[in-house]
Amino acid sequence: MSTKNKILDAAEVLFADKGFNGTSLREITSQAEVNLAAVNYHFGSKKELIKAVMSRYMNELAPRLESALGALCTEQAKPSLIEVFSAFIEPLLHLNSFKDNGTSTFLQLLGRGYTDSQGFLRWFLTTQYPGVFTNFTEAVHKAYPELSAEEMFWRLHFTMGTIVFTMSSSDALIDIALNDFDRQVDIAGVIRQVIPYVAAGVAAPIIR
Amino acid sequence: MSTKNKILDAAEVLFADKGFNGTSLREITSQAEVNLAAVNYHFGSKKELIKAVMSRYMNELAPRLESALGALCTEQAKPSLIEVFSAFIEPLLHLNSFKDNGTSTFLQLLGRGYTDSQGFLRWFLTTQYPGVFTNFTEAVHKAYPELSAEEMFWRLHFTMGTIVFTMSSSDALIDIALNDFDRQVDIAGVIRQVIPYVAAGVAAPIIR
DNA sequence: GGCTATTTTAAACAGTTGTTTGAATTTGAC
DNA sequence: GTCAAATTCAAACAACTGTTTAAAATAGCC
Repeated sequence: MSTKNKILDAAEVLFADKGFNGTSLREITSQAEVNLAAVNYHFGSKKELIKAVMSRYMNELAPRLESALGALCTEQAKPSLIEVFSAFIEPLLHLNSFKDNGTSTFLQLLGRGYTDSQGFLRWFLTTQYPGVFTNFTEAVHKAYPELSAEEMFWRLHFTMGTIVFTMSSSDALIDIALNDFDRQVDIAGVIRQVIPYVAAGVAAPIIR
Repeated sequence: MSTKNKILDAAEVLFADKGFNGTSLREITSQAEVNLAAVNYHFGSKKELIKAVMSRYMNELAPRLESALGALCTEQAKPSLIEVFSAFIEPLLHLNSFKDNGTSTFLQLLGRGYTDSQGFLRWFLTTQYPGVFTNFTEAVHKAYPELSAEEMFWRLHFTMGTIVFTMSSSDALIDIALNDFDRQVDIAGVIRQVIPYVAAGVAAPIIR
């Protein structure tokens, strides 16, 4: 295992758990069992390391997501919102075979990035992976054409918030569900629960 | 203006903007134009200062929220979910007369607290202000009795996520809405947009 | 005015942060 | 085996963190 990958593997877990600001390079390098200076040697800076951690997941996720959403749009003239959001399931769960707990880790990282570092990650994702966003908005538009661009903008950000926030605290929530309801849920279970919710939210009647 | 309040006023703005970990005591005290040691003298520690910032808002919000939700439950045998969530509007917007930008600041703080500091704020709110939660779940249960306790648990957390996440990045979103749609929206406008969304999400049909 | 208690102040504390340095080591091609 | 490039390493860097200290200033009461 290369030093670079040892660092990435240790960093993503710590970042997901304690946030980007909350994780020090010394924690990362000692977890990865590499020298402290290795981060700056291989990545240049902590900020670039954060980008590298996110890119490794996005490069795995983006093409699958784009093709799943694209296929939906070509196959169906008017897909349902449930179908649109369900298109996320396979690409997201694939991250689990790409890496242990990959789905959960990635979604937690997404949540961290959106609240830490004042919108830096939002900029990074929209500029580096614009195809995902255009395919997604196109699919939603086909499913619910009455929604104006502005209303869609808000509802998609609400959706992003639901997903990202839920996942960034999914470990704690899964714990509570286990204690209060004796129910063992995993990340796939949470995704199955959240899809009807966001689909109904986006499909909500328009009040003017 | 007392030193204590000068600190609280400066702290809440900085905390909302940059998170709890991202704000140093030196930033707070220089913004408040008080001595660095004043925070430890008046509050004991940074953690206690965070609690004090949140308590000042919660003490203003909690009684209004409890009575609004309580009134809804006694007046109506089966309120609609829109009514339940609309019960939040007046108490939340009241924070604007309690303090400039109070609503937005408070919701941003809530968002920060939920992702920073690994669940400490969740514990603080549920133990210090349990009445709000019981009144809220009772109201939702009356509006949608078919929802099991477990399903309600998940959907309420999704809702919490939608609200908290949206509000914690509301400044950036309002900026984008202004640029892309030439539409001036304020925090009250965002709240009006989000209520149909979360109401529909909670009301989503149950898939078993 | 005198005296005590409260508050403010500058300075220092010990610890952590990301980053840089220059020497030591390892690697791979010839 | 030789040499140059790539990598690792321990050490130090300056800047910043929350907290503490003890002296100085202020306030309020008799």
